[in-house]
Amino acid sequence: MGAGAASGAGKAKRMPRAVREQQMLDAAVRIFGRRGYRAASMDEIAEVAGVSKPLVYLYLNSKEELFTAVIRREARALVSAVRAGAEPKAPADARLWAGLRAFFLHTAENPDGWSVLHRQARTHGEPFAAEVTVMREEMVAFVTLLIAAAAREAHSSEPELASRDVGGLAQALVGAAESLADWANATEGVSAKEAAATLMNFAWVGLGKLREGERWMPGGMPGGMLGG
Amino acid sequence: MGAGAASGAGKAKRMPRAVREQQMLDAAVRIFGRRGYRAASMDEIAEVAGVSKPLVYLYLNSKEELFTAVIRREARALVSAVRAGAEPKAPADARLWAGLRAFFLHTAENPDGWSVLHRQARTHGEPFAAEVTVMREEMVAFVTLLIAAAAREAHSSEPELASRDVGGLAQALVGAAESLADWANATEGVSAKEAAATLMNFAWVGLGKLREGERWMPGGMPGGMLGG
Amino acid sequence: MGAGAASGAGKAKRMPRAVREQQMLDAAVRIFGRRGYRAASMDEIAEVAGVSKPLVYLYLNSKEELFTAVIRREARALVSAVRAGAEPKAPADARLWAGLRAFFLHTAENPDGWSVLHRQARTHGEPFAAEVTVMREEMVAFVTLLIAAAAREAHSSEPELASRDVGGLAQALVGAAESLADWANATEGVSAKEAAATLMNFAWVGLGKLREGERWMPGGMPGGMLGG
Amino acid sequence: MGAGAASGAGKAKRMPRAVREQQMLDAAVRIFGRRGYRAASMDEIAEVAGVSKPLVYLYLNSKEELFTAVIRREARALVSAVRAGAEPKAPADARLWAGLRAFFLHTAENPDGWSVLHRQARTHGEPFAAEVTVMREEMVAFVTLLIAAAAREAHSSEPELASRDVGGLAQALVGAAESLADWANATEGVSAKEAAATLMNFAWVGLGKLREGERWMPGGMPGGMLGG
DNA sequence: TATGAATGAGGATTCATTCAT
DNA sequence: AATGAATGAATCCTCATTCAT
Repeated sequence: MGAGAASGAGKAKRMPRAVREQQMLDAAVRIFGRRGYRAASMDEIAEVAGVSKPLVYLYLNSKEELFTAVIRREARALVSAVRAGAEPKAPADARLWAGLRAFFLHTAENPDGWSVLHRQARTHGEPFAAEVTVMREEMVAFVTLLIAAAAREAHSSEPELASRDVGGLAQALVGAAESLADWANATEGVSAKEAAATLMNFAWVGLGKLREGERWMPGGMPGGMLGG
Repeated sequence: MGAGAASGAGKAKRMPRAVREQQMLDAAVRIFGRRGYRAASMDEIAEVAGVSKPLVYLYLNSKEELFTAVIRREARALVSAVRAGAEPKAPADARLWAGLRAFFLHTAENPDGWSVLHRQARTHGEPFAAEVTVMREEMVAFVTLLIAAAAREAHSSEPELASRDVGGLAQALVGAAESLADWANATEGVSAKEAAATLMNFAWVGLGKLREGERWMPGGMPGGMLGG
Repeated sequence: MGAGAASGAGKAKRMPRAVREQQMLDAAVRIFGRRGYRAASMDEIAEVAGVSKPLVYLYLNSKEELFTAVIRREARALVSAVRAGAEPKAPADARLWAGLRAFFLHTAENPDGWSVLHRQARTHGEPFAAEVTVMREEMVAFVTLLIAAAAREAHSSEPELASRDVGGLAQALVGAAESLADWANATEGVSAKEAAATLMNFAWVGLGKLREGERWMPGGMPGGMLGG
Repeated sequence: MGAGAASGAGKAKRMPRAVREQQMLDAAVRIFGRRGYRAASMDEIAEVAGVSKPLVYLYLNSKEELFTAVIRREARALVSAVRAGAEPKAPADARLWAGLRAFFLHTAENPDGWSVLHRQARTHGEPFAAEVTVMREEMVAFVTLLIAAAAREAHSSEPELASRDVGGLAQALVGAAESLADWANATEGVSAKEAAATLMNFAWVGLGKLREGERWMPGGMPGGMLGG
């Protein structure tokens, strides 16, 4: 009780607000992530946090605000993780690779937080979905940026990819990443690195060819793009 | 109101069980899709269905069974739609294209059903998630099959894609499709066809190159794959 | 389907009212006896009776009336059984013995009916308890009569048992019989005859001595009645 | 309303859990005893207890547990009352007499509790019946013990009563007592003491004679046991 | 004679939230 | 800084009962 903050789930009483708040958010992430917003009960959250219910209300006001706080904290953590991986001066492909690795690693290490962001928050009405949308747009913007950077680095003579195409591609990439994160979390023996590699290969190679002007078209060129 | 049965959404009483059941499922898809499993109330479902609550219980037994019935009906409908698009004898790329188009069309036309399948069912515990997993695996299998078929049709001399790669790719593709479906649903002015095209381009081109042996590797070939 | 009434649980349609009614009462005895009045559902009764619910209402009007009808039928059956055993001209002890035997036999053979009379009917409010009270009073009266008859037959010179005493004794006897019926029903290997013998021994012997003027008194005669 | 805490059944708020719990149990005994398990509503119990329904659930968890708690409390109270009356060193007849008096007094003073134990608990399925069976067996054991003690005290030379006989007798006695308790409760002007005396006379005298070897037998000794 | 379709009313249980200390 | 005591408002589900045929 002298110097040093208590950490862990001990039954320490009378600790500073900031610490208590984090304990509550930790508990909330866990419960919300596992049970979902509606099924999570303030009772259980308070119990897991090791405090009384009124204290949760004193600090976080309501279930809705608590959930929002959780979403924000987790979103910030994920975005930070992804950003932290990418050195600003590295080439675009290296940055994408680093970002993907960080993404899969973070989601694998924080399954409850990932569940809150990817499943729960988007599943329950407007106050929350918006919160995640903001984060997702940051992600999409990040990827869009990298695609553009890649194009610049290639200083190719081919026409730019239309910005609408870029938007769709970024969406698809982020969606694929999200889906793979779930898959990696659920599938025994699929590591974050493998998931990242799978996606990177797929994305980068396809992206390159697209830039070279190849397209698939209904009716297709005979022999198709698969032909040798 | 003389002769002739009322048809349409009117307040007709006393209709055969099968009909009433579909009305209930329609209402349930809507409410579950918009509110989520927990937040949806049997009261509201009954009201929207235009019947009393006891009748809902008489026919569908419990909230859980009702939700399961909804999931099954919607899953079946989606799978059928996707399958219906693809002529069995067409080349693999045409079949994938048709499947994607059907997928985006169906999800766009049945946003509530899509929400139930993609968001709600997977968000709430084991009885339901499993139900969707079955469907999703059907989808992944379908895509995996097409990738393999594409390879065969190309009768190229290059080595087969490793089956692990194929698994990851199929996952990524399905995930990207799911994500794009949400995006198309939420974004004004993005049609199902465009979404399908974006993904098809991305997927098919990348796939072709992958089969040709191109890979992205950490550390990368200088100049990257984007270079001309 | 030709001549002869269908009996048993078959699915015969269109049978005379009297028969259908008995089927319903049979089902009702069973369900009421096992579940209790409140827990028994008209649904289950109708199902066990092999008819639709509206028919039960058509014939028996309401749950309350149905239960009353059941009580009456079972009460009548039990009283008849007890009376049937006792030849009017036999000596009092023989008649009591015969009555007891019949009682224990009937309750053993109709556990559901006995449950309805002894447990369920008396447990649920006034309309029903009264119904059983009538029957019980008949029983008590029967026993009272026998005690009196026994006294007459003994044409002893000792003073009559006070009528209040007789009342209490009859109550005690009937109560003991009821209790033993439950015990015999619940205890593996205790036959109706044994139960009857136990009670008869106990009752008749005690009765005899009481008539002879022996009494137990607080403070007791030293050595007590047990002394040799 | 000035200084001083309100005591009694007033609408005092905020009292310690233990107190509130007893109030709830008091209310529950009353409602369960009068209406029966199924017909009793948690709403009414809460109202009679002077609290809100959620508080009842907070403290007693469910209707089932509440009923069980009630049964246990009442059973314990009855057994204690019966035991308290009997001085361990007194002769067997005095102990039986004291026990009977206490029994009839307690049941007369707690008709709702007695109803719960004797009627309601035994009428509704297994979780509850078992609870009472335990208590009843304690009673039977108590009586059995006294019969045996009586035999010892008499140190007579006659053969012991067979243990099976003793079992049946104890059952009959307890059953008779239960039945008389109902009768005394229902009949204006029958006091606990009178009920006890009636039974004591009947039981003790009969018991004595039985020990002396008298028996009633089918076919009987001519003239019967009633004869002088 | 017989039933498929339908409901009003009520009951157990849970939950987010607030007082009073 | 922290909590034991307490509740209004839903929510799921069941049941006795009735129409219309």
